[in-house]
Amino acid sequence: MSQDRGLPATSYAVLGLLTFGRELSGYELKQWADSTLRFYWTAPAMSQIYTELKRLAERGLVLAREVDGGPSRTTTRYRVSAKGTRALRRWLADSDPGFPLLKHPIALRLLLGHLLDPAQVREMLEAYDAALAAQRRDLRAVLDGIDNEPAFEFPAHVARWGLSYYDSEEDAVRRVLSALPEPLPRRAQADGASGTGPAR
Amino acid sequence: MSQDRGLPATSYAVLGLLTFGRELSGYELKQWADSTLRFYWTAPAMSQIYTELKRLAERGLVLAREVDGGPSRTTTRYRVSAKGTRALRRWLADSDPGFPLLKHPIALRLLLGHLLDPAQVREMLEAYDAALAAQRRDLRAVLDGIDNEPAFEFPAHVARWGLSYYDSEEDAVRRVLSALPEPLPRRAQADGASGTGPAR
DNA sequence: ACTCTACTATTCCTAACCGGAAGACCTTCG
DNA sequence: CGAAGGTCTTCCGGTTAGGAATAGTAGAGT
Repeated sequence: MSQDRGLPATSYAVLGLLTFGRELSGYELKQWADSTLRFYWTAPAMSQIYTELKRLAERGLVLAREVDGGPSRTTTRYRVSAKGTRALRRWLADSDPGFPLLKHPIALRLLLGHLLDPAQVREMLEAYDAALAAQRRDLRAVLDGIDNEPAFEFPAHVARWGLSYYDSEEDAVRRVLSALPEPLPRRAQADGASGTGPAR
Repeated sequence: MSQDRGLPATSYAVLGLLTFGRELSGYELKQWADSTLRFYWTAPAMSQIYTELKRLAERGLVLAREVDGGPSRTTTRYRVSAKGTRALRRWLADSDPGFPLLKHPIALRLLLGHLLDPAQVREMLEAYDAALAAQRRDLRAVLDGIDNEPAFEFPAHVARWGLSYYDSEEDAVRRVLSALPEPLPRRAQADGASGTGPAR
């Protein structure tokens, strides 16, 4: 009963994934989480997913069904139960969301910039910039896959939100870079088109 | 030896805090972390701080010193050792930072917006907007405390980065709000400039 | 047909982490 | 003096997360 309140957000995240589309196996759920949930939540570890599914099944929030996937193979697929949908609605409506939690390893390292030489800091920030671009592409692809699909209106909002976050991060990185002491491009190399160049 | 590699980022975060200022007690360290680290990393629990300090001391990365705080009172204060600074530098230079991890409960809930009615969604977003403003104020205060202090050049960069993040979040929230269906301000209030309006 | 690799599917072990409780002293202020 | 609130630290139990281990299955190449 009141235990249902006690579930961590990740449980509801998994449960929530099941409110789209269909019956999924733990493995498929993980794929899904990796490709979507990871942008604004954690993509739970495999083990985590299975743990959650077990717990959700115990409480009757999801229904498990055995499907055979070969002679000596049996896959368990899950779908939300009506009770699960209710629990999810209640959670969405009643619980305090709290404030976002950011674990930003680049910012953490930048904080300690006084222990590094400027070139290393630049390098790190440029690598982050590249990683951002890649991440942005991935999310863009997700959005392109669902945009204009009425069933995914809210996921699309979230995806756009995420994109704007990446944009803002790129700006922030650039701002820090330009506030850093010059990299002294003493060598007569034609820069501007090289590695660090502000592509895009 | 190679164990030093194995430390989690939070260990280095604590160690890093000690590279500013002076000798700190676990308790003071917690205060510090709460007021600064929490904006872009986690503020570790008390117990966590003490656990880290013990571990760091074991490995010789911090030096503990007993200080008396009264007749039968003894406080342990910690400072980085030379070895600790070296380990930190090595970590900063060599380890892969990885990508930021965001746990965004608002985005997670928005994703499941199809399970809620629009009014609830609006309410949630507006509450988040307010929380953002408060958080922003706190961070602004931190920045004001260290800005223009050369010793805190990098923390200041990080703080400005954080502020720009909050700004971008505010924009994103507003954008979502204005894309949501009208709240139907049926009461004879002059709408057109009301509720959803892009105030500020 | 045989092996190699990659994918599907799940479980187990261990480390990281959190939050609360508890115990202690110390200072301040009514 | 006594209560309240701040400093300081440890212990505990539980949850979460990550990585490795296991194991069957399907396809690709030789």
